[in-house]
Amino acid sequence: MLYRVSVYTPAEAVEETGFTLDTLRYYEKIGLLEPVERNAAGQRRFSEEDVSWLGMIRCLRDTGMPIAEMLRFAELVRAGQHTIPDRIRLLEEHDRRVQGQIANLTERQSYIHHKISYYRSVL
Amino acid sequence: MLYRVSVYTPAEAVEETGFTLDTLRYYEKIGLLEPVERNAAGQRRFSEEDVSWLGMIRCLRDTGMPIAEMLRFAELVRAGQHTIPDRIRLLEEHDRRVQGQIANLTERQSYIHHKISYYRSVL
DNA sequence: CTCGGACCTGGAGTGCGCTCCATGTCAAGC
DNA sequence: GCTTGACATGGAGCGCACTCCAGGTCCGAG
Repeated sequence: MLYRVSVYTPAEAVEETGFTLDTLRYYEKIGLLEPVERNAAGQRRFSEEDVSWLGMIRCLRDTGMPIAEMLRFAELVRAGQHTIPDRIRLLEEHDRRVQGQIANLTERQSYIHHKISYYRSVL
Repeated sequence: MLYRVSVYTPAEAVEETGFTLDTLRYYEKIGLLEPVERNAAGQRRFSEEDVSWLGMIRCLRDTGMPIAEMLRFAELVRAGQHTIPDRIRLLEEHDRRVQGQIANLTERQSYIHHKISYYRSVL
């Protein structure tokens, strides 16, 4: 294995992305991932591009974007450069939601802090 | 309706807590809410205490606490004053998770910001 | 040559947290 | 007095995002 381009076996892709293999197959099945290259035996070989796209997916997923919207984003990406303004709009809107989540969480956290303080004061 | 203690009809409890009536019934059914008082006709009349407990539930739910853990918390509350140290521990641990969520969200958000910047730079 | 293990597929199953439904009772305003 | 609408119950169903399974292929190490 002297020269090796950046190609990942399923196990390596799992390692790299943190998704389970089942999830990767699921994402490919629903079209969140474009059909992944295969070796002669039909086994998947994930490209560097696949892995970096999965990084984006992880980010969106972990910030609560539903799959349906990730699919819309994937379609924009596939449709080509002219959809960049749309992609920006989509990400900006998502960003606002993330901002809202953070604000909400922060507010709730202060409620929790107050409750803890109250409990401490009762001891 | 001259003198009225703080008692809420189902519709008022919905208004006050933001939960749907189905959800309130569900919470009562699974024991997250203690059996709610009823009027002569068997209709629920939520007390001020119910509503404030639901405020706590909303806070925990909106910060991602699973129902099973809210149930544990509810049991501690019912068990009496001597469980206050346990309640504090539970809330503190949850607080750490919330902190983690905020940190994670903030980090992901910067990824999104970078992506947006990149897209803008390509235009 | 054999064995183990990584991988394949299609499809069924899971867990969470509700949400909806059919059917029935009750109450309050006109 | 009657209608309308809020509320009751038990239980089925749903949407999401996986997750698991049976049964099969293929390859490399020993």
